[in-house]
Amino acid sequence: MSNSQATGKMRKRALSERAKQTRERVFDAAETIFATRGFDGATIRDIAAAAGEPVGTIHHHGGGKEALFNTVVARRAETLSQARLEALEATWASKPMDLRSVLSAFIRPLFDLAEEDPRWQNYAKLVAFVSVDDRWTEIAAQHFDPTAHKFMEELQSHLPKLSRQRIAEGFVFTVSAMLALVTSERRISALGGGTSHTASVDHLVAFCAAGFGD
Amino acid sequence: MSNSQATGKMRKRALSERAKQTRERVFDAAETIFATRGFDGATIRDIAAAAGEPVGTIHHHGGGKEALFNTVVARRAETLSQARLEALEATWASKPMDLRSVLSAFIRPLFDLAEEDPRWQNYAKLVAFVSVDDRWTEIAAQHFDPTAHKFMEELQSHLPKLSRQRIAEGFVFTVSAMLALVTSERRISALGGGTSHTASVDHLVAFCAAGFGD
DNA sequence: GTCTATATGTAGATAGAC
DNA sequence: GTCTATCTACATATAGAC
Repeated sequence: MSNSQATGKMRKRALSERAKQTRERVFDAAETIFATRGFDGATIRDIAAAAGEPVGTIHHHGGGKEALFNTVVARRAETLSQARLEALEATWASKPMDLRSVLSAFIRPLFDLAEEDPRWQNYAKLVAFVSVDDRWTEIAAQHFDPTAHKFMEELQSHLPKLSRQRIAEGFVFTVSAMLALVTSERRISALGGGTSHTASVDHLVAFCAAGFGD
Repeated sequence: MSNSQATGKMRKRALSERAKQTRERVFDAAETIFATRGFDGATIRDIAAAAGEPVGTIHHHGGGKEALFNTVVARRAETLSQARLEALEATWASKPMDLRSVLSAFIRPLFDLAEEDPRWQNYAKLVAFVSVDDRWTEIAAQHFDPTAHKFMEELQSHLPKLSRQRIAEGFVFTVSAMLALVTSERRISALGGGTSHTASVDHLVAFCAAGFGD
């Protein structure tokens, strides 16, 4: 604990470029494996193989399997929340300021990010695993509840007649449908034969907006 | 393989009452544990403890972990599909024959069954785990696709203007929202403060019907 | 069919050389 | 920080007594 260097984010010490690259490779590999097999189905050895690193390195950077999982979930949560809130603020400037814009501000950022960096697709699948397992409700709430509440307030102001419970229900339906679109794109194609990807996001926004009563 | 008795369902041999009860206890316990922790998070020992049976008995009746998982998923699938198709046929007799009735016929049976037997709630959580993990897409398709296609045809006939892809999208959104309502009832309460359970199912049907454009 | 004891593999984690 | 070798625990599965 001696000789610690004060960095902007209060991290332990300054990491070399090489070390930082290794960290990122470890986290990216963990993200992929966790997203594919879930927490229990993933093994440190799988992650090590995917990262092209020895097993010990995964523990060194990850600090144990559960800590690694937490880190990987947390890593992109802040970026995603920021993007959503910025998109929400942008709607305040726009004229119509309708329900669709609010839902779009919540839904679109994830797909926009996924388009420019496919690792966001893995992240979304990981979040889907998190959302289905009671064991991770704590960390899900920690990372996503603040933004959820902001959007629910916004929805409430657009739909003053709806009870808080109905807003909450609709919001949960919306989130689950969004995750389903990410994780089941292949299944949708299999069922429907269609192909257009970006159009589906429009359809999702329209579906949920209509569901809320717009 | 000798001395096999031909039963209605081509099962191996006639089982004693005692044995059948043990089987059911094993499957119920497996259902609960798999629904709580997923396939990889569950252990045969957990299941044995929950069933009040020794570890060997789980293997004897289950035939290995993966076979047991398959059996447990399959066990209630037929009942659920039957209930859904019967509910769908019942709507053909009714006058208005609207989109809501079709969606209701798909959604309601699960909640009706869960109300009279809480083990259906576990089953729904298990299906949620199945739906999120690519590893189980085969068995999900095997058990649920035939009914899914029937309902999609019915939806298509009510919404002739929509493309097959949009029907498929809306159906996936609907299924995910339905599973979210089962698995996130607590979360919805936490977010919204509300309580009424049966009302939520009405809200879900309304949400999806509106989403489809009704 | 039921239960005990055990075989075998592989998981997460760590100690210590480099 | 990186990597090898190893410790310990617990998983699935089975063999065989009852």
